[in-house]
Amino acid sequence: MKLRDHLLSVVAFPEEDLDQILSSFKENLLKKNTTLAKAGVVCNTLYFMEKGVARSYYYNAEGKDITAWFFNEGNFLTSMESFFQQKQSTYHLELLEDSIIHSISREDLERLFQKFPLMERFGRKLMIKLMGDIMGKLNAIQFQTAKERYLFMINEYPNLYHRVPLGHIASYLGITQETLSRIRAKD
Amino acid sequence: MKLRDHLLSVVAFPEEDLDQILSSFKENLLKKNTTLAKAGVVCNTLYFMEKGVARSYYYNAEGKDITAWFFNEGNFLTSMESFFQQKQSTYHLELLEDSIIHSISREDLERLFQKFPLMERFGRKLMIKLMGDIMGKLNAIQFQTAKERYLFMINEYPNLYHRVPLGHIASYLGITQETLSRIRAKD
DNA sequence: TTCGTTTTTTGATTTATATCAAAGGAAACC
DNA sequence: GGTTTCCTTTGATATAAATCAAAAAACGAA
Repeated sequence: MKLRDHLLSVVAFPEEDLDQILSSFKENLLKKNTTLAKAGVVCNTLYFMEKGVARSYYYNAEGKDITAWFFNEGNFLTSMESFFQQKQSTYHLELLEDSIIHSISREDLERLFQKFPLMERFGRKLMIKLMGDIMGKLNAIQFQTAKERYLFMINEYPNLYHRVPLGHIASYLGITQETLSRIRAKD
Repeated sequence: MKLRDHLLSVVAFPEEDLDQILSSFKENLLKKNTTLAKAGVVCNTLYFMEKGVARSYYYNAEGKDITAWFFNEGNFLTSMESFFQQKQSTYHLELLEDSIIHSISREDLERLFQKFPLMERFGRKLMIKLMGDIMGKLNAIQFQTAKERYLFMINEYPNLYHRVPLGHIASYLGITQETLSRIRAKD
């Protein structure tokens, strides 16, 4: 999905505003494995994924690589708490496929908020959507068995679960690779 | 914490705006066990808790009462996905103590968004804060042991964990009452 | 104060999932 | 195209926490 369509699907921006807003974004073709944000560093860029897949991840106390989130086409991505709250990122952010990405700096975004009141509304609505996603995952993880969590993941990312390594999905769901492999075997 | 102070701590509203905004809220003294939102019904009211404690909860597939969130002094509360996305609430919302509550309808809040651009900013920032809270809980639940989750809860709600029934805390943390009781016993 | 209800604790047993270990497949790189 | 590295599967065992059961403690209302 194109950025333009995504913006319009959330707030009915007038054409003029839209053109100016879009011109604040830069388009990039980026290779698989590109890092978009690093743990320990404040992330000052917001990305929009037109095409591709990404994930955020961190290393837990035992040094294990844990996937926190997946991002697919038609969504914004960034190290959320870092970008929005201007603190050091706890996550790395990397592309899992060659991708088409649009990016904007925090300063430019802040300028858009100042200039276009409708942008504030867009920002608020975007946050509401993100919150819905997070709550969905929380509900899935808090009280469901390993199998139910996997079904949740398939439902949440129907066009993604077969494109990314099983180990990433397992850690995203809070289960081990072996357990997920056994769940898949039983179908 | 008073509503006025809370608003100012997020956005520097001019006094005039602030007076008008505050006048859109109604203050109520409500008794313990009062229900503020019901599962299956769209929640059209946003509440601010000046004093007291509340929780949201639902009944899972086995009919067990599960606490989803606690709300304490100085915070907004509502059935989040219902209020913000205008869908049927999955949660009940009830007071655990006699409380001082300020409330505003969705329509009145929408009016404030139309009238005061700074309100949009407030709304966006409030969502960012909520998102931070949710992510924090998600991290705690996804990869931590029962004991670590309990310590997280104590840290998150330092003035609350001894005021509410142990069973509510256990379900909030995704563990059983018995397990939590044993964790507490080992101190 | 007492009786009934709700909440918390304690014990014995079961279970889902983790951990440890190693082999089999698939993908990537020279 | 062959070799190295990564990814997935399979098996055996260990463990944290759930479940089942019941007693003890705390709370609330008449």
